[in-house]
Amino acid sequence: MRSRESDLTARASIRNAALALFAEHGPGAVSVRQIATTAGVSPALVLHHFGSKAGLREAVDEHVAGVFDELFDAGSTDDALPALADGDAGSIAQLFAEAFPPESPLPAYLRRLLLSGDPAGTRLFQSWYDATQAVFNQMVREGLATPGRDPAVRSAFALANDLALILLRGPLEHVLGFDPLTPAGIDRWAREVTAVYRDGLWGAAATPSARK
Amino acid sequence: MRSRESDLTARASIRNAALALFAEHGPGAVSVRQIATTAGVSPALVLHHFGSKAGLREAVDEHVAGVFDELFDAGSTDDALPALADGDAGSIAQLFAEAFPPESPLPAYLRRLLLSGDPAGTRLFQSWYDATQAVFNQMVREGLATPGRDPAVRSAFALANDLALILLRGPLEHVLGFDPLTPAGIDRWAREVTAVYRDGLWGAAATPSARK
DNA sequence: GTGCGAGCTGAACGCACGTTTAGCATACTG
DNA sequence: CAGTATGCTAAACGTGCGTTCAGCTCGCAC
Repeated sequence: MRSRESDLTARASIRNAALALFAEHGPGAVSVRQIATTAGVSPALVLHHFGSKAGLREAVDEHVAGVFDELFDAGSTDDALPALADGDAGSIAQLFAEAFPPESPLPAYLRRLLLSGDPAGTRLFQSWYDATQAVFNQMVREGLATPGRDPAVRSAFALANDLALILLRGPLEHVLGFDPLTPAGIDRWAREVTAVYRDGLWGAAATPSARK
Repeated sequence: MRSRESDLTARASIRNAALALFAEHGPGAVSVRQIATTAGVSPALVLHHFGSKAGLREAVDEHVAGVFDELFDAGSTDDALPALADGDAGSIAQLFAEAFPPESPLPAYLRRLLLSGDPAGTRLFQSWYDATQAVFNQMVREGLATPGRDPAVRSAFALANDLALILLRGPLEHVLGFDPLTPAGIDRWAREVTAVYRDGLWGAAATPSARK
């Protein structure tokens, strides 16, 4: 503890400490004193900057939402959607693995955001769902995909599968023996997902197109 | 509060109260006094029966693990695997939706178990992963499926997708407009999942086999 | 009917919590 | 050089925490 990351403002290092601790243990299980110690400041300074523990929580939420929005906006503009059918992009998990180092608290914070019923998490999920639907619709328009019998559920299924990799990162790492939320891990994961999305789960896996 | 569910032993109603509150807010954010009030007993009785708050947490973990094991054992014995290819069974989410009423705290507790890094959650996930792999292997042996290029990841992907429905139940309900973790909801969800697993995400959705 | 263990409570323990307050430096502003 | 805003700390506030303990009330064994 007592890090303070020296070149950051105290305000920022408090925010970072809170982000990491909230992500790991949940806001209810973390005390202002723990946050202060981790950030290398006095407990009073935390309240001085953020008013109250609830205020700090809000500030962290806003900060994280900003990071995610930025990440996702960048990810959805620089490449377009034809690459999607090859599984090269369009995956939130892929963006995460490339943008954040393995020890980043942000995946864990996303977990809390999505699963706590927090309105910020619901809003985030909704915006990702809308984006997923939009991509699907455009692919259908361009003849790259068919809408399926229940397009709303189909989009939700694709999004949920994508997020599952982030949510279940810990248990998956344990059973697979590698961390799927790293550039190397996500590659291996994505290759198989692409195969399933192309050919289904049951068939065509040992298809002649396999090169190895 | 002050329910006590009258015909349960005090011990059981304390356990139930703790289960519901832990699932909702996380053990760190719930006090012994809250649990006692919810269960309709005095705080001292909680400690009398379980020794400490940590002891109560362990007892709840064990209880839940027992319920899940029982559910899963029953689900994997009475039907066999050929139905799997039709998506009729083999889904943990489906077992959940049929076994637990919508207001059950168990899905939320599973969320915590899997995402908190708790060894009990890891163990549960491992056993489900092993079962998924076993089913896959048997299907391959019977010619119902092909192993894919990376069977370990393929099994993990299928399991993660299944669990995603439970984990993301709240946000999914919000965007879809229905609760996917009810018998009716899971039916609609499973129909689309079956289609994707059969034909992939991109194609064959408006296939001649569609009857509507 | 006396003794006793099990189930249970109310009051109290010390401790850590979130928050408030007074006051310390430092660095701009006039 | 005085005035003052900013960043920050030490100490203390009352509250609620997990836990302990003495003692109550049963129902059953002898």
